[in-house]
Amino acid sequence: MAENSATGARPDDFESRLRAAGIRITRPRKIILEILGDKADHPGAAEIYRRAQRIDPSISLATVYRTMKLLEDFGAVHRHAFDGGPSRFEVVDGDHHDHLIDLDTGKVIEFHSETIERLQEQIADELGYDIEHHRLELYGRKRRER
Amino acid sequence: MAENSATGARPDDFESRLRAAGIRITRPRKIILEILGDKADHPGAAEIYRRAQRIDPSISLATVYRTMKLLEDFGAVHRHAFDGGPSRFEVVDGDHHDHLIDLDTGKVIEFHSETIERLQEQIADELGYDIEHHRLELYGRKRRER
DNA sequence: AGACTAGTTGCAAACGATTTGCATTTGCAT
DNA sequence: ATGCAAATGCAAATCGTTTGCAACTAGTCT
Ligand SMILES: [Mn+2]
Ligand SMILES: [Mn+2]
Ligand SMILES: [Zn+2]
Ligand SMILES: [Zn+2]
Repeated sequence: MAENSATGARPDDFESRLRAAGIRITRPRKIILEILGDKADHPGAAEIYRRAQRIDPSISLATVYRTMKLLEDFGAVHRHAFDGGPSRFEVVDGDHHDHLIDLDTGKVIEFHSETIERLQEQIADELGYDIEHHRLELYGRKRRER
Repeated sequence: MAENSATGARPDDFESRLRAAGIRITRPRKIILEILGDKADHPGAAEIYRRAQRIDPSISLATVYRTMKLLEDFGAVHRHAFDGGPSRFEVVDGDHHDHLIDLDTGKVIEFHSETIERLQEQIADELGYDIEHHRLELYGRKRRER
């Protein structure tokens, strides 16, 4: 026992969850899951592909895309389409949060406001709607210190 | 005088504003401005192209795109990238608002919450940022009446 | 361990939205 | 009316993403 314990996050959880759902755990998928669990950033398909190739050069970009769609449909991953650039992904680990994108560096900062969430619900409600999901993205620059 | 007064909105304003900025008022641009001023919906480039062709079949899709970019840079038009679909545009006439997209019909409903806007500012401020712009999009379905 | 089969892969070609090069037109200042 | 930079239409190019297909495996059943 104790064969896999040096992994950054907990990719095992995913693998078992996927297996339980009848989804095959293949070599490419294992690698991609490991990459996604590693850093908590928001990489695009190309970046995931790059990182995956370092582990197994035979992986194809098509498989990265297919796997991301799979994980998205499975609910394990969220896809973001920030202004301009291509889709970026992140594992759905904990609670919901929204994003602030640094226009200068591209850095993505996460935040959460229960008040805003509640207001959104209220607004939708007043309009006669149930919210399925939402996007709140702030685009800004670091404040010039005085 | 009184030659152009039957136009839906006030495309004249735009034309003069553009002229003042040294931008040439060409036939395609005149037509696109007229279309944009007409309905207050959120048409995509293809839809604008379709409507424009009904007025002048010689207009090209490339020019629609070029004009939208021009107007966007000029600040006269906002580009939206709602989930999935292509970019959709709307003239910047009045005050800022956000959008609720009906997932069943694709209909776009506009709303505004001064409280949310303020909270966004506050959050960005706490993170040390100045907001340049933001996107708040609610995706939902009409509430099933009981 | 070997065989079987449906699911998965890599590759290249297809895709949809948007942009661009270029030769030809056009707006508009002179 | 003339001249020229800016704008146009067309087709080809680009970008991100998806897809068809033949070759390959994961998981299952001997
Ligand atoms: Mn995030
Ligand atoms: Mn709007
Ligand atoms: Zn939120
Ligand atoms: Zn807003």
